[in-house]
Amino acid sequence: MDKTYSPRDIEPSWYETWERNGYFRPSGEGTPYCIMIPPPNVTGTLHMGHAFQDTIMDILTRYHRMSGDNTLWQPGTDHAGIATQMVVERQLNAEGNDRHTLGREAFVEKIWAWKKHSGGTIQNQMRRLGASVDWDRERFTMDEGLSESVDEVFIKLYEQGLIYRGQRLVNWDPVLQTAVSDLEVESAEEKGSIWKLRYPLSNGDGHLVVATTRPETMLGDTAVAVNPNDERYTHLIGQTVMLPLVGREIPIVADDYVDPAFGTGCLKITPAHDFNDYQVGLRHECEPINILTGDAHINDNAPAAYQGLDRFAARDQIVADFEAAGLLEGIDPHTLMVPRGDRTGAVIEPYLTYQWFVDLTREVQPDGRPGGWQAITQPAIDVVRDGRIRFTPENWTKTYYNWLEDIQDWCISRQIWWGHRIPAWYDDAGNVYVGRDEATVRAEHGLGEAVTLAQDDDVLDTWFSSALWPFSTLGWPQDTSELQSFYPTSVLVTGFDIIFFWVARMIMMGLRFMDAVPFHEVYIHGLVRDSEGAKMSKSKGNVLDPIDIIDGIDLEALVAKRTSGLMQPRRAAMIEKQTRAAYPEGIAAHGTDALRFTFASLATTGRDVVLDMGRIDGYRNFCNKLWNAARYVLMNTEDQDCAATHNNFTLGTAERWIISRLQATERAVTDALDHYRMDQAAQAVYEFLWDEYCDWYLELSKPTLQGDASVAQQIGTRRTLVAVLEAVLRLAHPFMPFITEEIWQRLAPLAGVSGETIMTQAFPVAQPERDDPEAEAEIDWVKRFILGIRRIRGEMDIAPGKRLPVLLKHASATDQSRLEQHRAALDFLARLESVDQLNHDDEPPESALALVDSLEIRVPMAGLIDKTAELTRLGKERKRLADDLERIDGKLNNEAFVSRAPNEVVEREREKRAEASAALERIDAQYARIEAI
RNA sequence: GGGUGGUUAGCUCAGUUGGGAGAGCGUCGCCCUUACAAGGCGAAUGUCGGGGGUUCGAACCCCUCACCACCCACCA
Repeated sequence: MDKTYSPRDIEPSWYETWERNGYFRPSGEGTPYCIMIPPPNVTGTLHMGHAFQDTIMDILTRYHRMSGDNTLWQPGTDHAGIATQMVVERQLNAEGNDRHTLGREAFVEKIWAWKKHSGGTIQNQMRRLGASVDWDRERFTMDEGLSESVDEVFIKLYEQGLIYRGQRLVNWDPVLQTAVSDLEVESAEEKGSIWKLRYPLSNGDGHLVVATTRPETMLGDTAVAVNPNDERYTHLIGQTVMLPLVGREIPIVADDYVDPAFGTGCLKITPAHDFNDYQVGLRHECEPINILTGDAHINDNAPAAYQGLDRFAARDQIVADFEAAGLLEGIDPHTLMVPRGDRTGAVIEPYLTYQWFVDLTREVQPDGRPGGWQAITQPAIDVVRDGRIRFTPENWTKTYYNWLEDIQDWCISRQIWWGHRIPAWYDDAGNVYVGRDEATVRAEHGLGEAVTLAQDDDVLDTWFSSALWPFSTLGWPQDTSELQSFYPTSVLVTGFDIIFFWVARMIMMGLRFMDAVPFHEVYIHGLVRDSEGAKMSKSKGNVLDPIDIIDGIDLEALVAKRTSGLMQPRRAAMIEKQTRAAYPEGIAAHGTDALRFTFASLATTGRDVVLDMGRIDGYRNFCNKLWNAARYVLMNTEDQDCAATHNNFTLGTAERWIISRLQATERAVTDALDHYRMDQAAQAVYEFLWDEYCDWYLELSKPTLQGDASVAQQIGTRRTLVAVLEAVLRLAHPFMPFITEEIWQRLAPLAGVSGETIMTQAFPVAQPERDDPEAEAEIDWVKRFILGIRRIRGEMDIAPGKRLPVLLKHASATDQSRLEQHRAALDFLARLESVDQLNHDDEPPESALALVDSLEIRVPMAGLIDKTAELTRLGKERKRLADDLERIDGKLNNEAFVSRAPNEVVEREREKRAEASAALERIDAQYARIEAI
C-alpha cells in the first residue's frame, strides 16, 4: 500500500468496478429492501443537501445489501416543471431570445437538451459520492412509462369524480403567468400602507370609509361589507354606495366576516382579487369582476384611464385620483403579509381562472355515494395514525396531521410548457373529453372527423407525477414482478420541507392506486446549513458543491463558481468578499469517504446539520488513521503465517479483549442503524477503530510480535490483527465504501476470506460467545497501569522515550499474576526500565505515585521528578478525590437517600466511598511525604 | 393567532426508562518512539438559558419566563 492515503487514487476506479460488475442490482434473493430516491430536479447540479441525503440512503442500502436483503435503491430524476423551464428560459434571455419567439415545440426541445446535460451531471456526482443505485433502472418523471402512469391516474381520478375542472380563484404568478398551488406561495411580513378611502353613499348622505392595503383592487369592488352587529352601520345595510372613479353602484351588505374593531369596520369586497372577498361575494351573490390581465396589468373591465397600467402604477394613480377628488381619508403605515411565488419572488395575485383540481375535501363513500369520509385524504391520515407508516422522528406526524386535517383542493394545472400535458380535449362547444389520446377520446365519445378537438394547453403540477414515483418507477400500471417484490418500499428518506409537497401526496396516491402504503417508514432528516448556520442558496452565494469538498478547489475557481449565473448579478461583489473571507486558501481535497463519514456523524435526529469544515478535516484524518493501521497490519502479516488455513495458534488476553470489544461494537452499530442513528453508528466505529484497535491493540501487538512470545501466540496475534480489521472494514463499509474496499482487497486473503468485493460480504453480526468480560477486566488493568505512569511522565515533562524504574507496593495476587503476564506490554508501552517490589512494611523512597485500585505504582524521584510539580499533581488528585468523597458523603449521610433510594444505588455509593476514601488516604500520605522532603 | 424544534466546554454537537457531565475541532505542554506529525502522550475547560416545582436525587419530568430558528393561518 502507498505510504500516504490518497482518496482520489482509489475512489473513482472502485466505483467503476462495482458498476461494471452489476453489484448495485438487487440480488434476487432474501427479504426485499427498497429505497426510492427522492428524484433530484434536473435544474443543474446536486448540492450538499442531496449529498447528505444520498449518503444516508447509501448507508442504509449497503447495510441491508450486506445483511443479505434483496436490495434495490431506485434512482432517477424529476422534470421539475417550473424550475427547469425557468432555468432554460433564463439562458434564452441571456442570448437575447425568449420562449415565445421560439415557440412551444422548439422550446420544449431545448429543455430536453438541458435535461440531458443536467441529468448527466447529477449521475456523475452520484457516482463520485459512491451511491450504489441500480443505474439500469434509472427513470425520469417524463419517461414514456411514467407518463403513462400519469395519464392513467389522471383519467381514473377524473372518472371517479376526484379530479374536476372549474373556475376558481387561484394563486397566480404574474411573472410565470401560471397558477401555482398554495404550497408554492411563501408569505412574509413586509412594510406597506393602509389607505382609507371614502365611498360616497348613493343617496348623497355622506360616505363610508373603507380601509385597504390594495387600493387598486377597488376597480373590481362589488360591495361594501359591515358587521351585522355593528351599530354604527346597521342603518346603512341594504343601501348602496357609488364606487368612485368607476361610477358603479354597489350594495352595502352585512357579513359576520367583518371585524368591527379593525380599521373602520367597513370592508370593500373585491371577489375576483381576494380569497376572503370571494367567499363573502359568494354569500351575497356578487358577480366577481376581474380587473387584471395575466401579467397583472389593468384590463378593459376597468375605466379606460387605468387600462394597461401595471398594478403598482395603477395603485399610485388611483390613490392620486382619490386624493384629487377629496376622497382620501388618510394613509397609515402598516405591516402586512405579502404572498410571493417561491420561484419568482413575484407578488402572487388571487386570480379567477379555469383550472384542474384534485378533490381532497369532498366526502364520498367507497361505493361512490356522497358523504362519509374524504376519499383521498382520510386514508392518508389513517395509515399514519394506525402505524402502517412510521415517521422518524415521530413528532413530524403532528405536522403531517395538521396539514391534512385542514387541507384545500389541489390545483394541478400549470400554464407552462414543460411537463405532462393534461390528457383532456375540448370541442368547439367547450365540451371536455378526458382520455389517453385524441383517437381514444374520439372513439369513446363517437366524435367524427367533423368535430375539431384541441388538447388542453396546460401541463400538470410536477408533484402530480412525483406522487406516483414509488409505483410508477416499478412499472405500474403493468403488474410487474418489481412491483410484487418492492412495493411497498421500505423507507423514504427525505427532508421535512417536502412532507406536504411530496410525502403526503405519495401516501394518498399509493393508497388510492396500489391499495397499500408506498413505504413503511419515513426518515426525516435536517437541512444542511453553512458554517454560520445559514441556509445554503445560490443567491446567498454560500452553496458548496460536494465534489469540491471531495476533490478540493482553489479559491479563484470557487469564487468564479459562486458568482456566475446569478439571478441577481449585483450580489456578486458581496459573495466574492464573503467567499474569500471564509475560504482564504480555497478548499482542500478530503475525499468522498471523509465527507460521507462527516454526514453520517452529523445525522442526528430532527436537527439541522451545520456543516463544519473542521469536522470534515477530522474525519479525513480518521480515514488516514485507518489507512495507516492497515499498513501496519499488512506489514506484519503479509507473507507470514496468519492461521488463515489452520488452527495452530493461541489467543492471548489482548486478543480476547479486542475480539470482545469488537462484538460490542458490532452490536452498537447494528442497533444504531436499525434506529436510523447514523451518528451513533459512526461514532461506535470511530471509537472502536481509533481508541481501542489503534491506540491499544496495535500497540499491544508490538511486544508480542517483536518480542520472544511463542510462535503460536504470534500467529494468534497476526490472525487477530487481520480478522478484527477485516470485520471492522465490513462494519465501516456502508459509511466509507472506497477506503474499506481498497484495504479489504489486500486483507481478505490473509483473513482466509474470498470474494470479489466487500460490497457483497456479510455485515458483521455480534457473537455473544466471544464476549469476554475477564479479558476486558484484565486489559483494563493493563491500561490503567500504563496510564498512571504516562500521567506522571506527562506532568513531570519527562521525555516519552526515557525508560523509568518502577516500584510496586501492596500488589495483590491478581496484580502479581497480571504483572507477570503482561510484563512485556507494560515495559513496552509504559517504557519501563525495571520493576521492583516493595514489602508491605518497606518505607518507599521519594517517588511519584499512581494507584491502580490498591496497587501503588511508584516512580523514584531521584534526578527525575520535580517536587513542586509532583505536589501540584497530587494536589489536583487529592482535590478531585476529596470533592468526590464530599459529594458521596452528602448522599450517604442523608437519611432520606439511604432509606428511599433503591438498595443497589445506595450500595454502589458505599463502594464508591470506600474506594475514594482509600485512595485519598494514600494520596494524602504521599502528599505529606513529598512535602516533608 | 396557532404549532414545532432548540438553548450543554471557545466552535459544532452527543447525552433514549431521573442516580458519578461527554465527543470532534480548537487551546496549552512534552515528543519526528520504524503504521500514521492528516500523528503520539499528557493537560485545562461547563451556575447543562433564567426562575419555580415534583423527587432521597433533575441536563433529563412538570410549570413559567426569556431568547433563537422553523412551519401553518383569509383579518381589510
